[in-house]
Amino acid sequence: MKVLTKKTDYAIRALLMLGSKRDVYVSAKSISADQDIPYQFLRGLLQELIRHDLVVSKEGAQGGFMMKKEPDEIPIAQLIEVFQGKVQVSECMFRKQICANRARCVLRHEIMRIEEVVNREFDKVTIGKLIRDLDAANGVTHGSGEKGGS
Amino acid sequence: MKVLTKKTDYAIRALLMLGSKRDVYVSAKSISADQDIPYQFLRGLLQELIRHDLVVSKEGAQGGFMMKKEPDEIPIAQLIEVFQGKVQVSECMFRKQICANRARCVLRHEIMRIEEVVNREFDKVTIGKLIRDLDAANGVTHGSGEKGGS
DNA sequence: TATAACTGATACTATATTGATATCAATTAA
DNA sequence: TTAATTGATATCAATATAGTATCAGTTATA
Ligand code: FES
Ligand code: FES
Repeated sequence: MKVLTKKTDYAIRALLMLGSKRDVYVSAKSISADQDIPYQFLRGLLQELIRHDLVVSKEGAQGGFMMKKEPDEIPIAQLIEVFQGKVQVSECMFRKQICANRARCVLRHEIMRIEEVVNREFDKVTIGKLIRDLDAANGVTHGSGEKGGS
Repeated sequence: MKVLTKKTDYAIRALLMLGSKRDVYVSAKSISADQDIPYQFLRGLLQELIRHDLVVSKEGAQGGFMMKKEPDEIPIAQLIEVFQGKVQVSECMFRKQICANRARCVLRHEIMRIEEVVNREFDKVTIGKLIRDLDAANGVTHGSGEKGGS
């Protein structure tokens, strides 16, 4: 059971990049190259992020995409919701036996409890947190191999 | 995002029934009718449960299926694993940037932490627990409407 | 003003997964 | 003997996922 689809995965990685380079427009082309995400697929998903008010874009030469919200205000729970729909453990289990008195359905209750736990976890992890983790890891190990960028 | 597929859902409901009627063989036909599960689909899934040592069967007239393990020893985590594979949040996110030094990948670490939380929750809910919840609910409300069986 | 570098918007294709059905052989209680 | 049942496959349709292609519109800048 794979929780994150490629699309959500890619979106997180794209946002991680936009969140690192603030206040400049980053082109889909460069994100695609940098993060190894299929170009047109990325384009599509960026449009969805715009529609959901997470990023803004600028058309034309030197155009691109930029974060609209603070990275800390984007939990991956939201990205899952955008690309895969709200987390639901089961639509409605055990239909025939119990759904007559649905209000008291203990099974449903148990399932919903799990849903909350899962959602809470995905809410705790924000793009901002991931960026900081990433920076910290790079800073601490600051390792051998390639060091600075351009 | 739907966590449980129909197959897992059906399997839980089938096991709930087998767990309630201990020490008798219950036919696929009766489970199908009782739980409103497509007959052949159920047959297939019961075979999988046999292969995974969760139920046993008896062929021929008056044959059917019976629990092999204690209901309390079957967490729904195991059923998810059987029918949908082990829970994994993401195969390997953020590949290009960090997978060079995979051992220190903080992102992967975060993802794995969530995986553990999710698994722990699904481990806590066993078929046995669900049966008791169900019985308790029926006992407590013992309500208006249909009461006894045959 | 031409043009290259971009985004916006769709339409399309391929593949995998999910959900469901059909068939036939073998077994067994009655 | 036969009806009820499982064992084992094969097949199919619907949906979801992943990825590609195309064309129109926008904008910096040479
Ligand atoms: S499963 Fe539908 S209400 Fe309980
Ligand atoms: S994403 Fe692959 S190791 Fe971090």
